[in-house]
Amino acid sequence: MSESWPHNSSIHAFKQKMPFNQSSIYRALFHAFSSRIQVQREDAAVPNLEKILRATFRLSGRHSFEAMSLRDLSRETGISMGGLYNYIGSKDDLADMIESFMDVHMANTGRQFVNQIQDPRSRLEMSIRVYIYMGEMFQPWYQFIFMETRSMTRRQKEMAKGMEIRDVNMFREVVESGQQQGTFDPLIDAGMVGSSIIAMIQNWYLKNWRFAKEGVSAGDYADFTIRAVTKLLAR
Amino acid sequence: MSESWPHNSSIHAFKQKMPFNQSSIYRALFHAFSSRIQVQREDAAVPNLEKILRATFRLSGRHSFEAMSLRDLSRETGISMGGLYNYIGSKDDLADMIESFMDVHMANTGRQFVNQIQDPRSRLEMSIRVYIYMGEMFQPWYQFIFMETRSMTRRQKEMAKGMEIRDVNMFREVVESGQQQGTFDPLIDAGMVGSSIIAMIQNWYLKNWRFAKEGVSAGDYADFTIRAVTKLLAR
DNA sequence: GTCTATAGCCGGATAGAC
DNA sequence: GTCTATCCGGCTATAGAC
Repeated sequence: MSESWPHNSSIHAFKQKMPFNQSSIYRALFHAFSSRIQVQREDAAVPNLEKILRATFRLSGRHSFEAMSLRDLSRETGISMGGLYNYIGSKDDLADMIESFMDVHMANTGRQFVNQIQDPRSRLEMSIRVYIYMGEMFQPWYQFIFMETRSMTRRQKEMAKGMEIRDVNMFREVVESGQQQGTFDPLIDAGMVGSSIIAMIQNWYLKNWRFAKEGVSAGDYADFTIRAVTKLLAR
Repeated sequence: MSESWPHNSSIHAFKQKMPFNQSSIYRALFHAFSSRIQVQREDAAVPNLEKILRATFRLSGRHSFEAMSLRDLSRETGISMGGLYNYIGSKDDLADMIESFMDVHMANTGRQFVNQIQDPRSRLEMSIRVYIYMGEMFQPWYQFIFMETRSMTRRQKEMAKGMEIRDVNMFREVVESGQQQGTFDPLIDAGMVGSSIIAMIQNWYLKNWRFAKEGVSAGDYADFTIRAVTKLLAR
């Protein structure tokens, strides 16, 4: 299943360049929202925030965020009901922290990996790889956004749609620039390509149960996706 | 956006060959589950079943099935709480009716369209088209299965996974038969192709809000998907 | 900074009148 | 076949002790 790809785009190299990882992301989250959080001592707040977020992902995955009760969350984290409210303003606010963090910090981080690449083909390939690797590293976060935002407030729904449209457009623009430059087939609809790439990326973090069973790694999946897109865009 | 395809595979031709449509499906549902439903008079039961199912799709879409209350459902249908229980055994049972109907009746219906086609390329193309057209016709049903089964009972979750695996394998087998026959590139992983086709089909019924905004029809989408898969499998 | 106790509301389900 | 009335347990959120 494995194929060769440039050494510096392996998932290990990628992880080392990230400003935060699956664990340290909770410290970044704390600093991003410390004004909203009542507990100010970092050494007390960060481990509890991590417990709360991890349990939220676990319980939302088993049920749904809406159907997850704060009693469940209290039991799962070992933090009392009253204690939880020192970290979150309300149940709604908990969802908002997750979504807002994705919208601002996660998205900016992803962009840094591709912004300096000019060549459309390299930029397209690296973008696909980075999105899939981020989906691998932060799978619960992405799945949460995909599955839960539809039942949130109007504002939160719009934020999620905005993120998706921004991503589709990013891919559409890379494809268009490659078409203008003569690298890609100009007869293929760039918007449809962008939309399909997003579908493939979402498929990776939504169907990880199937890929794990079949022994398909994030690298394998990125290779396959890049190959399919390359063939589709070949002149 | 539109391209040419065989006349008999237009969505209109497809709809005429279906044994039920968006409206008459509720009659089929009633007959499939009349042993579980207390109300036996068809002329009373079918319109109420339709009200109940349509409202369930609407409310589950706005929130989630788990978070939808039977009080909401009662208000939305105009049927009292007590009245609802003459049609469903429990809230769980309502979800089970939807899922079981999809598992047996809907899946068999789809299969009839492709079973007589032997040539791998034609069979692959028709399968993609039929799945996308069914996703178009019964969008709320498919979206319900995709979004809600994860929070159901173990049995119901397994049923949903089984449906998905069956679909992926169907596509994998068509691709493999084309590879053995020498029509398709034998170096492409057939399982990954199957999985990606399912992702594209699900993308159609999950992201209809975006495609509607961009004026992409089910026919357009099927054409694009078939073209992408054809290019990927070309030798 | 963390806990227990409680307020006040809403959930699924059923009994029994009509 | 459809309704109203009701049981009782679980829900979010807060008050106030430590």
